[in-house]
Amino acid sequence: MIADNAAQSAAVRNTRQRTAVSSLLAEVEGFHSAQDLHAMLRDRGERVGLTTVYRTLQGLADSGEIDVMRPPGGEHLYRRCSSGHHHHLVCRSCGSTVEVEGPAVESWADRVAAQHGFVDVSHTLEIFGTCKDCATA
Amino acid sequence: MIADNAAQSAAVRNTRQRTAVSSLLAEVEGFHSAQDLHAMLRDRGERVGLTTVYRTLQGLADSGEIDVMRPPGGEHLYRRCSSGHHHHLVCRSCGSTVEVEGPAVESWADRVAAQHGFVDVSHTLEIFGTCKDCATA
DNA sequence: TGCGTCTTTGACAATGATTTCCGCTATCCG
DNA sequence: CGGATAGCGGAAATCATTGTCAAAGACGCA
Repeated sequence: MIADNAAQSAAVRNTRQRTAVSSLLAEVEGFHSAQDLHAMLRDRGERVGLTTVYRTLQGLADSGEIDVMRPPGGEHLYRRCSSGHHHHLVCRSCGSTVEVEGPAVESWADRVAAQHGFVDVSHTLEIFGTCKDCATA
Repeated sequence: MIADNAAQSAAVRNTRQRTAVSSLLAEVEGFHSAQDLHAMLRDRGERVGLTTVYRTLQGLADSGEIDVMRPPGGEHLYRRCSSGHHHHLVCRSCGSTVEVEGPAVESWADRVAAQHGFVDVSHTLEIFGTCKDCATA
């Protein structure tokens, strides 16, 4: 039997697959689904399992390194975003996204939540519309 | 072969099932998943297919009569809300919801979208937190 | 540097909400 | 009232995501 070796610092290991996902996200623009990213990795010649892609993305999302969006349509979309909290303005037609910031909104959300006694507050905000190009086309 | 009878005004039909879903939503409080609502209808003795519940909810959501929320966790939640545009403050722990309004946020979203040339703008905003009761417990 | 252990991987199956299919029924209009 | 069709509904299909578990690689230590 193996005694629980408390000394083992269970840190995150630096693996080839994790690096691959991370660097891929650093290069691509816009949002991509997990399956998209998996396909891209395969095209690049990286052998990475789909399961691993999901796990890695979840980990990155948890640690705040990437953003997750749940558009109406079912798939989760992941994106490496500029640091700092912000939201997205998304075109319904062509899918292009613009990062927008609204400090006033952040503070409003926190204030409203606090008024109702809520703590540990987070929020999601997405703006959908039709961009100029798609509207004129 | 059936000739296309153009005279048939293909309007929405008023069916027992649609009425049942609608009136159920008028009575219950808070958000419920489609499957929840389906179970409630069966408890009431209404014989309504799960498929129909989904279809009806989608229709009601499209016509703006009910709100849809996509919480992290997978299920779509539906709710008959008070009239007017508003958002929700949701407790992560007990699921209780508070309707909140933020005119400033609405106008901010529209303004930002307009600045980027977006038209036909809508947005989703949800605030998550831990409510007072759950925090002290 | 070599070894042992433990994390991580990855192929496959399982899950579970939502959608599709298609024959049947009920509703609506004339 | 009667014919035509919108809507219903049960089951099967779909599909992204998660669980499982044996095998392989990474890291700390001697």
